[in-house]
Amino acid sequence: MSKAATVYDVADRAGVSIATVSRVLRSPEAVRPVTRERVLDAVAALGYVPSGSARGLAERRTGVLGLYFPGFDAAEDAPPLDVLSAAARPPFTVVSDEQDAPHSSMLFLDEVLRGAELEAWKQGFVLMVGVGRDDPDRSTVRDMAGRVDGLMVLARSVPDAVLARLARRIPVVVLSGPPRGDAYDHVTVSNVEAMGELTRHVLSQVGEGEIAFLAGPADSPDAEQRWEGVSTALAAAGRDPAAVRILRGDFTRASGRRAGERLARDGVPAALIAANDQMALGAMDVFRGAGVRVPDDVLVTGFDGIEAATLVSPPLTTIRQPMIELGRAAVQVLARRLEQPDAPPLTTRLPLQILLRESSTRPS
Amino acid sequence: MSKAATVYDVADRAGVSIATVSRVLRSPEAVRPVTRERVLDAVAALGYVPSGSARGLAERRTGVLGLYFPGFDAAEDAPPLDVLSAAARPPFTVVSDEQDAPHSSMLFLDEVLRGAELEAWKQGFVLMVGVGRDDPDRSTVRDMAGRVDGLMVLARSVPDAVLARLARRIPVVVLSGPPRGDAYDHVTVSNVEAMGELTRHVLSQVGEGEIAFLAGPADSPDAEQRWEGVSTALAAAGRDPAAVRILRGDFTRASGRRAGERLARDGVPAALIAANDQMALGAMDVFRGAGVRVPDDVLVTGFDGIEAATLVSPPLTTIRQPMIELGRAAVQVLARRLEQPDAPPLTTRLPLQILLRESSTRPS
DNA sequence: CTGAAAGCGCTAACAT
DNA sequence: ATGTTAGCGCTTTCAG
Repeated sequence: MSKAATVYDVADRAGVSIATVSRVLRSPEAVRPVTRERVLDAVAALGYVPSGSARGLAERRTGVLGLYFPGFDAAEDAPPLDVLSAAARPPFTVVSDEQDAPHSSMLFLDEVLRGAELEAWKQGFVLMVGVGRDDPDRSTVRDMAGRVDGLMVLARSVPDAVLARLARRIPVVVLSGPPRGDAYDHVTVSNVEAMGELTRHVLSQVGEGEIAFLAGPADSPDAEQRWEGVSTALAAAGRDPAAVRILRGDFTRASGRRAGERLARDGVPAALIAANDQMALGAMDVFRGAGVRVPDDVLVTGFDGIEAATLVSPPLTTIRQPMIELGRAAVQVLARRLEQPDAPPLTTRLPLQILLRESSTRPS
Repeated sequence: MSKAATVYDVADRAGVSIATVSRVLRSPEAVRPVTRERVLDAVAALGYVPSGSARGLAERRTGVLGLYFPGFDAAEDAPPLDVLSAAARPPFTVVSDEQDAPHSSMLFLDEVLRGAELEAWKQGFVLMVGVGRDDPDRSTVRDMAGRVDGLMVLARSVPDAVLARLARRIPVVVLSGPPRGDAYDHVTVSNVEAMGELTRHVLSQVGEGEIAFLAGPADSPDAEQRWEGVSTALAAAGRDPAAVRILRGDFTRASGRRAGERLARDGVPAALIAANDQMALGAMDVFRGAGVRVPDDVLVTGFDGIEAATLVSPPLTTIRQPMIELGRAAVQVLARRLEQPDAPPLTTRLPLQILLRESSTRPS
């Protein structure tokens, strides 16, 4: 690791010019086999690895795609954690009374990332990831923008003004939010339609019974669309959406519990449609404790398709986001855009999977 | 997005030299306020974002850290997925008989990544991620090596020879594997000690009862260390480790089920210590079906601390990897190495959390 | 406090 | 088939 070898070093050692070294690396067939071997030997001997910066500068493209997520993570204010301090740490600690598990349960990032990385690889790119923080001076997303050929951002994770500015430099695709008539490419899912279908399913189960809605935060476009799906289906079935009992949550399990408590106290509806799985699970926690039976006394549905939804009893009916596909699609769209910078903006809508499980099926 | 503005454009517009533009961006206080304003105005007007490649080349550092994971993902052979094809896709599909859920359950990546990203940001870096694939020609990790200042790799995800070569160019830290006397920095966890402690706990519960071990794949150093923890504790308690009933699994839930079936058939031990949570859960699935009660008939423990372990009933005793901290620690170690290239190699050992839950507590 | 100029390591014409 | 050379966009002495 002394000081990294460069093309010049390799060229010297192989007794050729730097152009030849470059050729061996980029179009080997354009170089006579003997020369090629000599160069490759030198490369191996020196442990030469080309500088991405120099390549990027010369080629005017980096070969890197950026994926940017908002930082809905409490880890922000994590303690400084000084691992280098020599303070003796015990090899383990025993915990018998746990707090709320620190699981971020944001599988979202995990899966989208895997999809994006896979597809990026297939297309010959590598992936850079950033998580949003609001530091006035140092914006991660801007940091990234200068180093990548294209950027994928989760909807609403970047202020419009900033996004507009970055888009002047590199193509941007927006993930998973409603297209807002902007000039970006979008990859999104059919929230409204799928939630409508799920609502029709629930209606088919409860007949005239009451349907309550456990809503997400008011400022979430996702939450909004999910309600739109429900209300549209309700209206189509001749019900008045305005008459629906709506409990406002914030997508957390705790808020689901609070909603569950209110329902258990005020009287449970025939069905509870929640805007996400976590809240649905929270409500089910409470129901279980209060002796309210699911699905006998109340049907429950969620949204997202998190793993926990399959593990509770009864298993939770939900709508699964095709997260891996979202990531892959975003990369494909970005790659296309890189090739055709002037094609009209494209919105790709991925289908959702409605997973019908016990929690939403009236026992016969 | 016409063509990205450069320092020259900004300089022209502001009526200064490119050196001044550069200064405004890097050490604003070195520039007279009026000039600075003029430059910043130009920057804003042009939507200027500095090129990471050019910076990297000039500064001889990229400001990027790489995180590399092995690709134990079935997603590799995922279908081509052509999102751009205009084929009409339905907005949703209804699924009532699910296959095995496609959850990658690799929370590992997720959390380590979050930790690494957080710390990278704190230290002024951005993060690049790569997932290993074995393509003879195009190695992701080498792709990354040329673009980052330092590399974090998961133990055994990169062949020794390759790693050695990359390490000649940039510092490397190895995550979560046993240090092997190499020259890299390591960040790892106290597998052996924690598993030993857990074993002692189990011993305290079962007295003279039989303890069986549900092992992981033979080629996993983690699996190996976990067994080492168990066998050492057993030996210390006067038992012969060689006499332990060992069932070999491969870390999957399915393999846990198979082991559970074998045990249910041949007779269950007083306690089953599994090398990871998934297998423990698989065994518990079977036990439940077979009428074998946990913890009444058999105690069960896992390893990893995945979320599902808290959701089953009874909740599964397990050992939680400090994954976020692993990521953070890796970045810290890397940052230190960047500052002190010649410091001796460092191995940091992070403590584990033993989570005692119902599955391992003899009912009184 | 500001400008001129020399690289940083590589690619891609253009020559030979 | 190989070498020469002119950038790519930025940072950073070194002068002024």
